[in-house]
Order: sequence, then structure tokens, then C-alpha cells
Amino acid sequence: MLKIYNTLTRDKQDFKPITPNTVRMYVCGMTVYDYCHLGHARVMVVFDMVQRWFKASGYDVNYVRNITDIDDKIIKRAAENKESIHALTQRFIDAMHQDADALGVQRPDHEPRATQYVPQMLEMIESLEKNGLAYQAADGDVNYAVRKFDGYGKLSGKSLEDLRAGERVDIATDKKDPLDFVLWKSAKESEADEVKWDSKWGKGRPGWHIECSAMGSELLGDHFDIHGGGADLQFPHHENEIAQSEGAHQCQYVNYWMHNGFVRVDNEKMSKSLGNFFTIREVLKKYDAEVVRFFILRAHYRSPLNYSDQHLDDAKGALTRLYTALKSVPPSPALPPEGEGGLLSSPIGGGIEGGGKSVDLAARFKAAMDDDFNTPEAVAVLFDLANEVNRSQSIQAAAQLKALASVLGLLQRDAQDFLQGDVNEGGLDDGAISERIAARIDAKKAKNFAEADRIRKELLEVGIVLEDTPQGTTWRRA
RNA sequence: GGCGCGAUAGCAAAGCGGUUAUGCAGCGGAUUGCAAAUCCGUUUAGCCCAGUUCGACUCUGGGUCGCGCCUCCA
Repeated sequence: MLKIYNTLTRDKQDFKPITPNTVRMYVCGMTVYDYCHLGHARVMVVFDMVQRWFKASGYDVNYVRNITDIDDKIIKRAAENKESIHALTQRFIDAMHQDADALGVQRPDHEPRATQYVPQMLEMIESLEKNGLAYQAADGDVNYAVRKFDGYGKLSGKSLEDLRAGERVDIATDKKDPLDFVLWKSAKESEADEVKWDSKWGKGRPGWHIECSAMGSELLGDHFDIHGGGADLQFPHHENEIAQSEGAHQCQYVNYWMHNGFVRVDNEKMSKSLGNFFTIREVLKKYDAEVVRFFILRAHYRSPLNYSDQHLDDAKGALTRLYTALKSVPPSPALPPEGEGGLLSSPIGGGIEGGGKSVDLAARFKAAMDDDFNTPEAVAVLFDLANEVNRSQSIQAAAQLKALASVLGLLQRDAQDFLQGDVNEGGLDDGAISERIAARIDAKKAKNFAEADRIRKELLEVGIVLEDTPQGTTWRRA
């Protein structure tokens, strides 16, 4: 039985889908006014892994990850760039897709954009008004009346009193309660037509929180299984989503809330405002994308993850060990397919002759993933399996290593491509390396070991490691 | 100030009330012309103080330190 840590109840719970064998999952995605950084990479990779595990476990998954394409920062950035909102957001949506693809993140089933769901948002705000939970203030904004919603604070564990006590000096004078938040922002004269929509409350644009409530219910229903996002969205964003959706629909919104931990730099949260962030594309210039993915998945999704070159180097070394094991065994035949119950119904490792050990490892892998997506433990199983591959040279064990890793979106490339790949420009090309290896083999045949060692050293200095095997000499990049 | 999370070996990171985590690094051996890779073995743990227990890294209480949310943030 799959267990998930639920932020709402603060403990691990058995996962029970609303509809048998079906998972409906919504994850808060990006606000597209800039390139994605490593924190965004973590959200995308983590929930991609979650989604893959559900599929591998035989569930039908409906995965929604939204795109916020209208908000203050977007408006500001577009103005600075003298660019239309649409051009700006489309540019960064394309960039996001490039980054996600590189990291092996599968496209969600839906990527709704806020600007395409304004009618649904207005409808929802109207319901809230009808239910006495929303009001239009003197400044024209429509606000949510937080004190009218009983459950406010249940996700973040905060009470209204606590929140008021810690309140910073505020400006929003037209709110009935300082904690009320905006559902509909009335348009300002100075704003472009592109950011104004008609409504019964006058021209304006949606507040941030309402888009997720509206798109979630439109695509997944008023009540769905899982809602995820970064831990910083727990409050106020997700708390407000609950208030909106439950206030409008009068039923439970989400059963399981999942929040991933932050990426840190020097023990501090990586964030735009601190300016200590690295964009995905920046990191991919230095490190292979699969190394970055592996780096993310070898930590538990709820733990903090410290970013540094040393940690990436470490991840690279570890992933190299896995690919090296795969390299030593001839390419495997058919892999158990992902999904369609493949991994689970035909027991992971089933059909492996004399592979008792592999079967145990497969069971351990499943147990780890079922325990709140414990990828560090699942990765440890991968290493034990690699050891088994190295020892037995079993094609089946290698096939299983690839099959299990596929659930994490890892090890799907040709081993040689990984080991010889180079994200940096320049250096020796394959032809030049082959030529040097041939020269060294001649030297070895002539027992001229000094020359052979000289060639090897020469290659090592440009980052090429030679390995003599019974089948001949192979090479990889250090 | 309010609320929450965490503290594991040189680094990273899991499970577990008693029995090998795992990766990198180190050390010894096998293998190799020498290496690399691999295999076998092995050294470094569990912030501090109490308590529960036959037994605690694991449970309970207190403390210390670190981090986060309470404002936009993944």
C-alpha cells in the first residue's frame, strides 16, 4: 500500500484514490516571466517521479501543472522589456519546456494557462459572493472574507489570531480584515488592455490564488486526490485555494497535500528575492541533465537539498557507476514496459531465472517507493543491483536495473553515450581519440610500455580515461 | 513574537528498539605489463542532558544549534 505524507494531517497516510485505480493530481507550476531555476527543476522532477510511480503501479493518472501567465511581475517585466504580455510569457513557456525536456520530465496531461480560464474564475468568485465569502471593497477589488471561512488555517497550522499577531505593517486599507486576500483586482487606468477583462465588478484581472482553484475544478473536479507544490506555497497560496474551493463548492477540495523541500545554496533557500539562484540552463552548461535529475532524486523530496558543484560532482560519480555496470553487459532485449501494470503485475524481477536476489531487490525498490516516494532508498537498491550486474554479468539483472531506473526517469540512455558524452565544447573528438588508442595498442604490442603509458597520460590530461578490458580498450570522460 | 521542520560517519544521504544502508573519499587484498573499471574485505556515525527499556541512532521530555513560513516566491 502506497503511503503519502499529507501536509494537511502531518503524517503518512495510506493512499486511497477517490475513483479506483485513478489519480487526479494538480501541481502548482511556474509564473513565466523568467528562466526556471533549480528550485523549479526540483518541483518538476519530483512530481514527474510521483506521476511515473503511480503509472508504474497501474494507476490511470491525470496530471495537471498550471502556468501562471498573468500577474504583477509579468506585467512589470513586459513593460520593462517593451514587450507584450503574450510574447513574454510564450517565450518563457518555450524555455521552460526546453528545460523540462532536458531533465527528462514528461509533459503533464494538462498545462492550463491562467489567461484561458478567466470565465471559470469569475464564475467561482460569483459563487463565493453568493455564499457570503466575498465582497467588493471601496477600491473596486473583490476580496475573500477570511474570517467567514471556518477552516481557514487548517493546512498551514496557523490560526487567524496567530497570523494577525505576526502581521507586518500593512497598507491594504480597504480590506475588512488585513488577512483578506484579493480575488479580482480592479483595473487601473495606466494598465494595458491586454491585462483587463470584463466582469460584473468592472474591468480587472484575477488575483493569484483563484486561478488554481478554478483550473483545478475545471480539469479534475471539485474534489480530487493530490495537490502539490513547493513548501513555500503552503501558506498563503494553498491555504487560500482551500478557502476558495471549499467555500465555493461546499465540499472537500483535496485529499492529499504534498510539498517538496527547497533547494538551498550555502544553507539558505534558493530564491529570486535573495538572488542566490542558478537557472537550469546555466547548470546544464556544466553538468549533464541526467546528473542534475539524479542529484534531485537521490535526496528525499521533502528534505532540503543543498546545491554546490561538489554535490553535483558527487552525483556525477555515482551515476557513472550505474552506467558503468550497464556498459559491461550487452544491451538487454525487451524491457518490462512502464505502466500497464508492467512492473507490478509481472512482479518487478519476475521471469528472471535464478534471479532470487533480483526479485528481492525489486521488492525493496517497490517498498521504498511506496513509502512516501523514498527515492534515496530506491536509488540505493539501484546500486545493489549494479553490484549484482557487475558480479554476475547477467543480462537479466542489467535489464532489471534499467527497468527500475526508468521509473525514476534514469539510465535510459546508451551507457556509452553517457560515459563519453561531454556538455562542454572543445576537446578531442572521437576520431582523434580512436587514433590515439590505436597508436597505444601498437606500442603495447611492441612491448613499448613507456610509450603506451605516455599516450594514456596524455589523454588523461584532456579528461579521457582509458580502460583496457579483455574485449579491447575503451574510453570515457573523467 | 507565533507556527513548523531538521540535527547520522571526511562529504552526501536512508531505513531500523537488538542483526551490512547506499554513493563518493580512505585503507588492505584480488585482478592488471602498469593503470582504470570491477570484485572481496575494512576504517570513520548518530548535537547535548535526562527518562522509558533487558537493550535506543531509532521512543518520551528538556536544552542547544540550523532552516523555513507568517510579504512575492517552487
